[in-house]
Amino acid sequence: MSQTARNDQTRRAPTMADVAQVAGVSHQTVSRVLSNHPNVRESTRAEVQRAIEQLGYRRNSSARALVTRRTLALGVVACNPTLFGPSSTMFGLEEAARDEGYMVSSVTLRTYTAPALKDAIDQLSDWGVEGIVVIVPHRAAVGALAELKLPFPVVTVEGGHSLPIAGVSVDQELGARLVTGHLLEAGHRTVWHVAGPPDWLEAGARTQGWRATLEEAGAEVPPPLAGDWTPLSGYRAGQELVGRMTGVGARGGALPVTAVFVANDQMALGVLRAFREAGLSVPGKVAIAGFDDIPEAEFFAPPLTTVRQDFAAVGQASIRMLIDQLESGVVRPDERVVIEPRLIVRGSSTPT
Amino acid sequence: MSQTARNDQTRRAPTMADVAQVAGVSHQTVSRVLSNHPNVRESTRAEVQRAIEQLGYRRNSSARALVTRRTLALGVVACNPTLFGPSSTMFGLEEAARDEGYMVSSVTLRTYTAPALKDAIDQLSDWGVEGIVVIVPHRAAVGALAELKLPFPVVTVEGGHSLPIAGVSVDQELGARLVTGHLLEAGHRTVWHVAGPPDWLEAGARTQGWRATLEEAGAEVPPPLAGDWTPLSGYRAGQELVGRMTGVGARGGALPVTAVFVANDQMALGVLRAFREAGLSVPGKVAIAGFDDIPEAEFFAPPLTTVRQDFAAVGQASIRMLIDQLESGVVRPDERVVIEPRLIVRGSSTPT
DNA sequence: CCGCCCTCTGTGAGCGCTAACAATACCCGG
DNA sequence: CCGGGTATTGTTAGCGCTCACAGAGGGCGG
Repeated sequence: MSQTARNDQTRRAPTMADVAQVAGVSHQTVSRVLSNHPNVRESTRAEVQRAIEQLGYRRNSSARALVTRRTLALGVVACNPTLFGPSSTMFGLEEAARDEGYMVSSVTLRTYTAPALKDAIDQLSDWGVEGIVVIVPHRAAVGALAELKLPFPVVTVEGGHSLPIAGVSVDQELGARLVTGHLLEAGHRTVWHVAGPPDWLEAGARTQGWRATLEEAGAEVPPPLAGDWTPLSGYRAGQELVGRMTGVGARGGALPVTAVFVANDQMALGVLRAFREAGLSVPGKVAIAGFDDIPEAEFFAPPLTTVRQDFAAVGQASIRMLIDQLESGVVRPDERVVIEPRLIVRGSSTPT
Repeated sequence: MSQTARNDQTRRAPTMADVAQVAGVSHQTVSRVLSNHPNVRESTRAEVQRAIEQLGYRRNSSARALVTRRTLALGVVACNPTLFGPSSTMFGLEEAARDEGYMVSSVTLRTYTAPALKDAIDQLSDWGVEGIVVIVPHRAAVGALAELKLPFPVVTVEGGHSLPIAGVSVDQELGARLVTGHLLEAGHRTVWHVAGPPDWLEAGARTQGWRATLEEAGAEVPPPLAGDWTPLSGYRAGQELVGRMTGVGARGGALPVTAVFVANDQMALGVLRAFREAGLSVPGKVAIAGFDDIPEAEFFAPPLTTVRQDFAAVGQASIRMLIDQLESGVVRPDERVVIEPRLIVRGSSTPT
């Protein structure tokens, strides 16, 4: 314990040189042991290991990063992480990164403006990340991102396919087609739609898929209502729909409301409540379907038909893509991974 | 653009020396400008700024960290972040840290074992974090944490108050007392309880508050059921309770099931479904209350009485505590911040 | 008009580590 | 018993930055 007689300065973390001294070797040998270099005699290796443990030595990551020019750090820019989708994605992403030996640090955006995004990215890059994943499915933000010309690889999640940035996404349009088709097949003359905020790419794609399906089936396309992903906004939209069903005479055309595709499960919950309060049974009077398959959806009243997205897979795919670009040194702005969603049919859309 | 004639080696990020050369000053002056040192002539400062912009220079954080011995990095160890509470906490925490100029990187645990926790912390500290926040409200994990004797400050979130580690938490017991009291006041002879996993500290505290309230009121204490936080487990517990209400003759004592306090909102959703399926109206036949106040709770059928926790405040408080210890250099293992929860009464517990 | 202080700028060292090379020891066939 | 490899270890030179100190001007009181 009284290893180094002269080492009683202010307690400072032990350095490689300290370990070397204790083990009776050079600092370079310690380095070799640490990085598992083959050409180290077994006995020496053991000696060094012992010294490391005795001193509680830990390699200084800053010094290492300085000379190797690798920080092994990745950044994630995310929007409101209390939403189920983004937070699940981040979970999968973080796990995948850790498995590959990278650390990830995240910045969450308060607002979805271009300057906020730029700030976030600046912070991340000031901090030395080698690449970033941007989970900001927001039209303006993605546009701003494309113009930034960053000096490191970027991968977007749900960033749309129009811009030349590598990206991973779930096929939102397909998901919307699946639900809408399902509703149509159940015999509904048309399907109403409560959309997400228009500046969200996912919302746009879902609306798009819904509309296309109706048109292809020759069904009339009712005007979509809009929400902001929250249950409350869904509730309001639901009340609006209730008004169209029970109001004195249909306003405008007499397109019946018998099926509603809601752009996410949280809003669907609000819609459900609005119908319940109006005494309109689901699925008796109206069939409802959502999107996302949050863990609660199965237990709604009634259980919600919805579209399941594999968020963890999205996270993993994005990290893999990022690391791949990083380690190959090749930036592939056209790379795309599209993950297929799956229709989950439950009681809210089936007469049973 | 053809600034440095000889600088056409492999494109490498510009260094402070490059900036200095372009601005016609020494690298030290550049450093001074960057760190806002007062003693720099205004014209010089402008010159340097221009050079910085022209070159797109960014200070190398590793080099800086190496010499200053400050990484300005904080770590967070979290459990399953798809749960509403933890992810909201992380959100608040990350924001607070960023405001203070720190970056945070997180590691999520797959399992709640002591080795997993140790691994996570090792990774974080290998990466040079200056302190960590541990959001692992798990009995075993917190115990393991206490024994680790880490060389940097640690703050726990919901880690209980028995161990000498600084911590922030919501007064879970108070929350449980509030709901249970509310139910008792509504005239119920007793209140049943669907608890969380027994090894979660929060679950224990909630059960504790529930039991104490019943005992103090002289009410009989029914055996608590247990769930695992998921809606499904709540559903199962709900079925069990339904069995006790409608079963042929009460098994054991005939303690009536007229009120249930469920340890979180997700499980309460499951319980709600079980009663609904059994044709038992809520709150007509049974009053139900949850805990957390997730955004969906207000839109359940019926809207759920619950206890609101200010997760963002928890995150902020924990970061403030951590940074405080960091910058003062004083570790305060006895420091505690307790945040009061609030009862939110909704339709699931009021006869209206 | 000199010396002192204050403002501004430059020089040198070194943070803890890895990479490249140099050095040493050891083994083998001839 | 010697030359040339191979395994193992040491030496040196930075990575890009900040800190401590040294130097160079300029203003001003005496």
